[in-house]
Amino acid sequence: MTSTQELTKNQALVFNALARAEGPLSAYTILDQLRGEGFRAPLQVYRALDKLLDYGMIHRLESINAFVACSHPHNHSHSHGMTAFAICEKCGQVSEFSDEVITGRVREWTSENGFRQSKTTIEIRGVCANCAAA
Amino acid sequence: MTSTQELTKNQALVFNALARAEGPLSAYTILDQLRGEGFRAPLQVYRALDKLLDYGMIHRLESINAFVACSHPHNHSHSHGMTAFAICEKCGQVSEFSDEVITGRVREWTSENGFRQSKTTIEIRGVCANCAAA
DNA sequence: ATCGATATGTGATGTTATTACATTAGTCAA
DNA sequence: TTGACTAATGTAATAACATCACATATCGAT
Repeated sequence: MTSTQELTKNQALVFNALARAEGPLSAYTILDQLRGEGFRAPLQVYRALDKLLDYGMIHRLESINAFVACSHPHNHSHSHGMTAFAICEKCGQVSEFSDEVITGRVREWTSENGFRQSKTTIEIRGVCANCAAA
Repeated sequence: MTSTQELTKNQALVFNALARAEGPLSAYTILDQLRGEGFRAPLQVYRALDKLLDYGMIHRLESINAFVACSHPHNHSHSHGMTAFAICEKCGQVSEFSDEVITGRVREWTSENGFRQSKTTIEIRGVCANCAAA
């Protein structure tokens, strides 16, 4: 389940909304964008988002309660490592990267402490190069 | 402003609620705990939390919308590095640590990309050693 | 055709956070 | 001590984010 084709109608609508967006969208922003497609209730969005998160096609940005399409959809290196996000507080743009050193250090800490990790969030808030220059 | 003495009444009440809690508390849980002290509205809690965050006495856990007292209040190594949190989804316990290697890698990425970072969130969700054993 | 699993529709509700505005308390200089 | 400024507080209303409960529909496998 990694291609748009195999998504249900609602999942595809939500994914496309995120894919064509320039930056992260909140669930309610997505809802508003899809009212024309017949969406009426938050749950229609949240259910689709949950599935898309499962499939690894989108990410949730915890620090801003928003969602983005994965920017490396065909790069499976991410599926093994942790993904970090740099979020610009001026323009809202999000840069996604994954770092093996960070991944390794987190794994060291968890195994030393017997912590069974399920999901790790790394979010850097700040101002991107473009906005810092302006 | 690093000691409890210099806090205002509301700040001290909120800080003490967090300090005596076993784990993270939501703003509304704190509000309920402090109704006996005269708290009536969310803003009383949020305003105190904002200041305590400023002072570095507490942390906000973005992935669970909750707050914890800083567990290393007298260790200023944290003020230079990034703090990571391991959050147990079974018992709610939070372990706080800071790692220079992770801090360094994040700094490398930000400086390579001209990103001016202001705050970084690292949260590991999973199951702690105690709960995994049980 | 029936069953089970998955997906959807909808209203109500629960949880988290902020806005707007009024009031009070502390600080400090003239 | 007054006035003026700043920080802190009180309160109601509202906004923003997320889930529950229940009904209905769609689809595949037997």
